[in-house]
Amino acid sequence: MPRPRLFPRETIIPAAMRQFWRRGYHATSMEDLILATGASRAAIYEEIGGKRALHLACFPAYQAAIVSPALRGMDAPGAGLEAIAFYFETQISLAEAEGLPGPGCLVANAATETAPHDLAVATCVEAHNSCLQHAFERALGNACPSLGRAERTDLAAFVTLTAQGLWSMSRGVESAKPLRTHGHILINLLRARLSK
Amino acid sequence: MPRPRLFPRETIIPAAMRQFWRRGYHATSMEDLILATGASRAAIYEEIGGKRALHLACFPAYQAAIVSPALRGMDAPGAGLEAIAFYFETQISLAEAEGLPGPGCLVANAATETAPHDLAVATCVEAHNSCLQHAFERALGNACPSLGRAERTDLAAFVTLTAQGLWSMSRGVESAKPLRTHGHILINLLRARLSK
DNA sequence: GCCATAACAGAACAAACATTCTTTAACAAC
DNA sequence: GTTGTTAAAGAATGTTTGTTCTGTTATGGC
Repeated sequence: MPRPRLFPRETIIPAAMRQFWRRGYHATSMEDLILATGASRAAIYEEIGGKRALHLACFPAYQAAIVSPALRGMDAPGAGLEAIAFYFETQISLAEAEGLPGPGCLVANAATETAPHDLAVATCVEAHNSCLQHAFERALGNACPSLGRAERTDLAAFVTLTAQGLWSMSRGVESAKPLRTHGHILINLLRARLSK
Repeated sequence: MPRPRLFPRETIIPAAMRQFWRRGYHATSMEDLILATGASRAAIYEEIGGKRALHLACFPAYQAAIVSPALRGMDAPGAGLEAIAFYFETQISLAEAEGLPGPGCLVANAATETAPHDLAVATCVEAHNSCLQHAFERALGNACPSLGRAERTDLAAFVTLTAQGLWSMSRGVESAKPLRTHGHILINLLRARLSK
């Protein structure tokens, strides 16, 4: 009868995700991951596989734990520009509560570091950006039903890009004020555009 | 009489910059740098110092070779929104000519990878962002002299953020089209804002 | 309590790594 | 051609690294 696992994926992956999120992939050693997760190297290898497998396992975990809750406000019927503004304010407040500089966005970080050289990571980044973009697209559509579909898609991609830029910036600022300023500017620019 | 150097800084640094720009710091080994520069490890250590010193030397080189020329269009008297548009279009065309996906922006990449954990890198990032922001600020001021100083500063910071997001995106796209689309959207949003 | 089985701890391994060191080479003055 | 000097090549060094391996432990059925 086998011994029940002390370190199931549900324990290892969240801890590893926080480590990769803050330090990135190449600057994180297996030793760092062992310390962060509390599991031994054999436990990690047995349950997940190697370092790269563990890194790749963090993306769905990030989607479930961070991204989906973040976008929930945009699921409501009729959610519009206020929902986008709420998304930004909520995420900025969470970052502020957690302490700035923060880790930014796991996916945005990976987009810069590993995605250009790892197709599996690039696929995760692509899926994540699509997910964000679709959420913003729905909200923009609600906010301005007369907006052309092509322009709505482009604006949504732009909002996604700006969000990613914001989270990257949050890795280097000690105050939430510039983050909020940028969030407000984006919303104001969108509002001006949609009210034409 | 000492032997003249075969590998002066002016030879080593540009080649190393391209390597760090594409692969980042931690994913680049000294062996990679030796191959990229053509210099031996002793030549690199003698002329520059170690890996970190070489990385840090790349930022001023990047400013001189890439950033200053990019911003030159905004130095002209009265340069306004068209100069900002020109900046984006020129940089996108260069990236396209070089082949996409591209390396993005060395500083934006470093902002994500090494700046959060290396004060010297963070200082370089901060200086770079200030430089961009001041250029955009001047252009926005020219475009709309009645714009409040605080709002001008905030919009300029927003343009800087969006530019960084764009270069990060360019690391993962194979076509310049979405880059151009984003550039156009930004300019249009700014134009709409400034014409109020 | 014994057993078979899988989980876990951490040592071992081979390779990769940044940096230092030793030897060789290039140079101009003489 | 010799000399003194520094530059360069690449081997050597000690450390770090990701992964594998061996021994120990925990487990439930019997």
